[in-house]
Amino acid sequence: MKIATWNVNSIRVRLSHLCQFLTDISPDIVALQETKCEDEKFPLAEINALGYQALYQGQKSYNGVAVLAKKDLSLEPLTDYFTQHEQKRVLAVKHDDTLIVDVYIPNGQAVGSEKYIFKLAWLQELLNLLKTLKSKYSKIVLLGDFNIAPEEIDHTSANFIKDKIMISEAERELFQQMIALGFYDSFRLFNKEPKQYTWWDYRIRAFEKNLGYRIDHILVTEALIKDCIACDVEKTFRALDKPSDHAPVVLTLSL
DNA sequence: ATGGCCTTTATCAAAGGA
Repeated sequence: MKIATWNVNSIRVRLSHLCQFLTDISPDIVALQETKCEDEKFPLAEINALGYQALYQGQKSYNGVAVLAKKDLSLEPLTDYFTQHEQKRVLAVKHDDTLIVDVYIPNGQAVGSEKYIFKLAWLQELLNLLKTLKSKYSKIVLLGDFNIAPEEIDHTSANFIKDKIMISEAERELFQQMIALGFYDSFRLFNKEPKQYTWWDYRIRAFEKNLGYRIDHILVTEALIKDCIACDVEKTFRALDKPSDHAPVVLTLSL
């Protein structure tokens, strides 16, 4: 069984790449972020045609999350904060006895900015949600665009962003609080090497030079660790013509 | 050392992303 996450940076612009991903990789479950698409404009027919069902929470222009799967999915309720928030950034769905939590954590713009304060507050709300879900489910996959590079080996040394969002102490501390709830970074179960990135800026020819950040993650609870076989960044999808700036991450399980 | 691209829309300029 394969579970994937991918920030597609507009599902309608990236639809051909997404279809190629579903065909070539054949994942069982895919969590998408930045669909940038209202629900009534979601390209459901094309996705259904490839044998996938979909649940999605979108809005115009910004944000938007979706989960695709070959098998049945059902919605898991969120806390009021996320249910009522105008920014559609989280979606929790049940898949058999496993809970899939798809997150698009805010970017934060610059350390100390209003958006950065929002990012930290949003993360605190996510922790509250995860505590609730953790008490209800033993098998949880928490995946998506976290906009946090957890360790020093997870970002390029040629840092061109002055304010250092994604690597600030407060963001990393909140990431570690998620880990402390009982989540494991599945990629690091298999690969301890530096320069293993999932996002490369469109500018500066960052992909060609491998100047990136590892900010897209698939975290699993302890009950799933024994089933994990591999976790890989599918860089070929970042190398396509007109790519998303993120590459998909794929976790393979012996299920 | 700087800035550089891509997507969206109340478009043809500006905002947001990371």
